[in-house]
Amino acid sequence: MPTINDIAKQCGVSKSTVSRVINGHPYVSEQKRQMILSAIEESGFTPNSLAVQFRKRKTSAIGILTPQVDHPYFAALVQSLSNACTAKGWKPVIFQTFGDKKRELDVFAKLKQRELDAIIATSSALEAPLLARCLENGPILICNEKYEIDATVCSLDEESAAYKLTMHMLQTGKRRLLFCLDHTSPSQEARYIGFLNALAARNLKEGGKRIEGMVSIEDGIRLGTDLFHDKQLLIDGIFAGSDFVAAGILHAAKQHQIAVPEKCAVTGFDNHPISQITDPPLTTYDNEIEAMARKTAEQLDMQLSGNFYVPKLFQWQGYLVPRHST
Amino acid sequence: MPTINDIAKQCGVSKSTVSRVINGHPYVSEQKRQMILSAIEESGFTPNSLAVQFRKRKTSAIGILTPQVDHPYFAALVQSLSNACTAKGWKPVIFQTFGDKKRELDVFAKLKQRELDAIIATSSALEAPLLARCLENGPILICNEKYEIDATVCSLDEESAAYKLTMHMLQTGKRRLLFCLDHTSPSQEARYIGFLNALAARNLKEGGKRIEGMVSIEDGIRLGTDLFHDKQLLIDGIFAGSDFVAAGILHAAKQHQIAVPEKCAVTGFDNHPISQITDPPLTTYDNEIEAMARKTAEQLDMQLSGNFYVPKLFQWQGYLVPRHST
DNA sequence: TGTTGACCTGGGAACGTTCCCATCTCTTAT
DNA sequence: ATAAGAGATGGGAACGTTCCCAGGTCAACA
Repeated sequence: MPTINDIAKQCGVSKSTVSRVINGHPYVSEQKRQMILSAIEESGFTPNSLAVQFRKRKTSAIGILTPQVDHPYFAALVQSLSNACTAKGWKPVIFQTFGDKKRELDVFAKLKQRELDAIIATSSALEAPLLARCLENGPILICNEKYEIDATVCSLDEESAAYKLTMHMLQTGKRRLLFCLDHTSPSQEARYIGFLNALAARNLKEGGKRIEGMVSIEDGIRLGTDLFHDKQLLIDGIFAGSDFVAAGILHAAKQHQIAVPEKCAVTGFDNHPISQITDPPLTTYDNEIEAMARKTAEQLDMQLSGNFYVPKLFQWQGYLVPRHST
Repeated sequence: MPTINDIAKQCGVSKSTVSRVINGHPYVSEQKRQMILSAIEESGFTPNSLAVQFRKRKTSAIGILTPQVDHPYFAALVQSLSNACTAKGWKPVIFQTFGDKKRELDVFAKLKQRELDAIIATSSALEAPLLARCLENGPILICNEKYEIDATVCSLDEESAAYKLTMHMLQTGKRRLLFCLDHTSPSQEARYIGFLNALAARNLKEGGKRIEGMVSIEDGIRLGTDLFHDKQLLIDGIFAGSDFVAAGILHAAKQHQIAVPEKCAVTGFDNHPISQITDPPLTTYDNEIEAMARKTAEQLDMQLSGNFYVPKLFQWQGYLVPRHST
């Protein structure tokens, strides 16, 4: 693999001149520019970007941190973020953490080690103080979660979203609700608070059961099978926390001939296409991923362009998508 | 940010000694080792990995190239590959190409530019000769597609898979089949050949309609709506090419009160969890992603460990998962 | 009394760029 | 005629590491 020096020798010029041509700097005679350009072309020379990044102290790479890509919500979010970054001229690179602190810290370390210019985290397994320490490594933006730290945060107002969804179920006369969450995190807890607030607003002290670790279709099926096994239902509404989990629950309901929403209502979350084709179609909540992703990229751009910049919290309201499962 | 030199000065030793400590080389007195270690700890020093990679000419990073992450099949594949690489001690990094040649070439260029030690491509938008040229950049393995190039290729025997699925439909008496494919690619074409072979084996010259660009649930819904609009069905079986497309089709069928499989059979592909909860449950094909991913990582490891290595083709058979949509 | 070799240490080149600075040659304005 | 400044070019330090080489000490062995 030839280097800039080889090109320089071949053309009988200094490496400075070659560098100027590569980087489009002025003050190179047209004749030499052409000669160098064709030498580059012919030899198939590509600058060693490790050397360039090392010397310039800049990579143009943005790390997108996500628990896992094989999760429809995060997949969609990562995709949107990825597109938004590309649109701004940054190079998105995706890292999966699987909720593992060590892997997450490894990625944050890349910031300190200058391998990434910035990181967009869609979630974090770290405690707030630890996360705050990571901020010292370099620019970190949060998209989708809400942490109380000194960073730009774009998130859904989960509390209000959950409040609206829950209230929607309560208004149809449901009283004994089950709340499912993924793995515990600030946003999931905010959801739970919204859920409880809605119950409280209706003076329902009881009826707020909660179950964790619900992620996939299979989880939904398992939960549904457990619940619907006994015809004497203990609950009459389920806040599923994700469309996939809800789809699994609906499937189990049908298997056990439980009428939805008559005997038990179900709500999803995310407004994923799957929510249109369940039976019955799923009431869900749209969280405006696209808008969040665009705003994140915009803020990222501002932050990295070096102008004066203050971290800020952006919140979206999203909206309820009522269908026939409630 | 302190450098190795700062640590050296602070401890009154040479940077060589510090480097030896960092890299765990022998021949450093225990006393100095401790002193250096605590100086590193205290100052929060981290080696600049750009400098390390540049100097060592090695990054330990493996690029995983995928059209898009927001696609259940690729998401699952990327996840498996990612895990398999981590298990072997490599650092997986995911890049999305969106089927765009330019973006794909950009990623392949990273190999030449030494930003990646190797690339695993799950698909490619490039023509074979161009792809073959990219092989000169460095180690590239293919997982999931089948290209006629001098590289390690792990793939499903798509032709035989499609043959089996199609034959399965034909055996239930279906005669007028529609074949859906994603975007055209070698593996999709191999599928189509398997499909045609099955028809030919039954002496069905006709009945091999084909439609492209079917990817998502929505695509399936649209197609199904078109097809089932007219009660006088022109076809009696659909080879959907993916479980998500099939799920959309099944939804449309229900909307139009088309009995599945009686009036029209439907088969999916990939054995994604969604195939269990459609109504009726979907006949599909399991393509053994895990096994493919593991083998790819194993071969990658062999290739990069520098031992004698010959590119090879590995093919999986996968297996039919019969359910009630056929 | 050497000789050998393990252990320890520092110096400095090298990796491939970028970019500052010095130098030189022309125009052009004064 | 002289000064000023734009255009063109090369030299070389610097970025932060790794790693080879040389050289030193010290114990063991012939």
